[in-house]
Amino acid sequence: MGRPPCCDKAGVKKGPWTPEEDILLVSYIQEHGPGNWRAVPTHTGLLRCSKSCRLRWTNYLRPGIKRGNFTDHEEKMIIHLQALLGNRWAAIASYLPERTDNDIKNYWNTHLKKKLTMMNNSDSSSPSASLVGSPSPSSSADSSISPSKKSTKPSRGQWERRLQSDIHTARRALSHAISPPPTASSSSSTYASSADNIARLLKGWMKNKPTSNESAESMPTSGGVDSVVELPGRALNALLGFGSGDGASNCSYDLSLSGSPATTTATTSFKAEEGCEDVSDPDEASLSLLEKWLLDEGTFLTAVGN
DNA sequence: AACTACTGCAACCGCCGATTG
DNA sequence: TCAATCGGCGGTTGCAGTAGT
Repeated sequence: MGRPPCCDKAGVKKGPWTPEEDILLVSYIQEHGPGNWRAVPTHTGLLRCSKSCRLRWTNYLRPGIKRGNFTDHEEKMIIHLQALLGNRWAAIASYLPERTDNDIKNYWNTHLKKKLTMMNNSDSSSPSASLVGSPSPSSSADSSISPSKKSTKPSRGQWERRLQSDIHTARRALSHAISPPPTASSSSSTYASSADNIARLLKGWMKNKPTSNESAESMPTSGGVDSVVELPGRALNALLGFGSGDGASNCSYDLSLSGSPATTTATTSFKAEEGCEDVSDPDEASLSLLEKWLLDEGTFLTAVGN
C-alpha cells in the first residue's frame, strides 16, 4: 500500500525558498518550537508542504549549523564513519552535530567519493583509499548499499549487537581519526547562526531588488556570502539540543526579527535555562564531549546497556 | 564575448518505521 | 488489530555559478 503524497500537488509551492518564507518559518518555530510540521503551513500561511518546511529548517535555518568548507578533521571522520556505517548519513551527521546529513551526503557525493576513488586508483595501499568500497571486516555495513534500507530487517537482538559493534568500531576508528587532537580546527571554527543564514539569503535576494545602500547596511552581518560569526556553535548545540536530538527540552533560543523584508534585521540570542550544561569553554567542550563519550569505555558500556 | 562542460548544493521524491485513533 | 498519518531518511534531480575552450 503506497502512501499518498504528504500534500496535494496543487497549490503547493516548490523550488527555492524566499527570505520572506524563511522569516515566516523561523518566526513560527521561534514561537512554537520545531515539530508538528503538519501544522506549520497552516499556521504560517506558507504554501509549502510540511516536509519542505522541516527540511528547510533542519538543513538550513536551524541554529548552530556550520557552513563552508569541511575541515580535514571532519573529512577524516566522514571517511571513516562512511566506511564503517555505510551511507547512513543521519548517523554520520550525529557525530558531526554542526553539519547536516544533507551537507555530509552532498560532500561525500561531490568531493570525497571522487577524491577517494582517485586515491584508490593512484595508490591502492593508501589507508583512506582502502576504505572506499571495502568497509572494515568488523562492520556489517556496506558502503555501497544503505543498510537501513537495503538489508533485511534484523531482529532486536541482532540490531542491538550490530549497533554495539558499530559503536565500538566507530570509537576505534575515531580514536585513530582524531589523533592528534584537532586543536587548530576547534579553535578556529566558525559557525553561522540561522540569523546569519537568513541574512545571507536576504543579501542575495536584495541583489536582485532595487535596494539602497542603507538597507544593505542594515544587514546584521557584513561578511558577504560566506560571512560567519564566531559563535560557540558546538556549545550552542549542546545548549539547544538541536542536532543531537535530545536535551532540547530544558533549553530555548530566542531569535528576534524586525523590520520590513527589505530592511529586516535578524538577531539571535541564546539562553541556557535550568538544566542546560554550562559550557565555559565552548571550543574545548564541543567535540571533545562527543569524543569523550565515544572513547570512554564506561560511558560506552552504559550506553549500550551492558 | 559566447558557448559548453562541469561542479556544488538546495530541494524534491519515494520509501520506511513509528505513532495514533 | 489495522489503516491512516506523520516524521525521518537516503537517493536523486534541477539549477545557478564557475571554469574551460
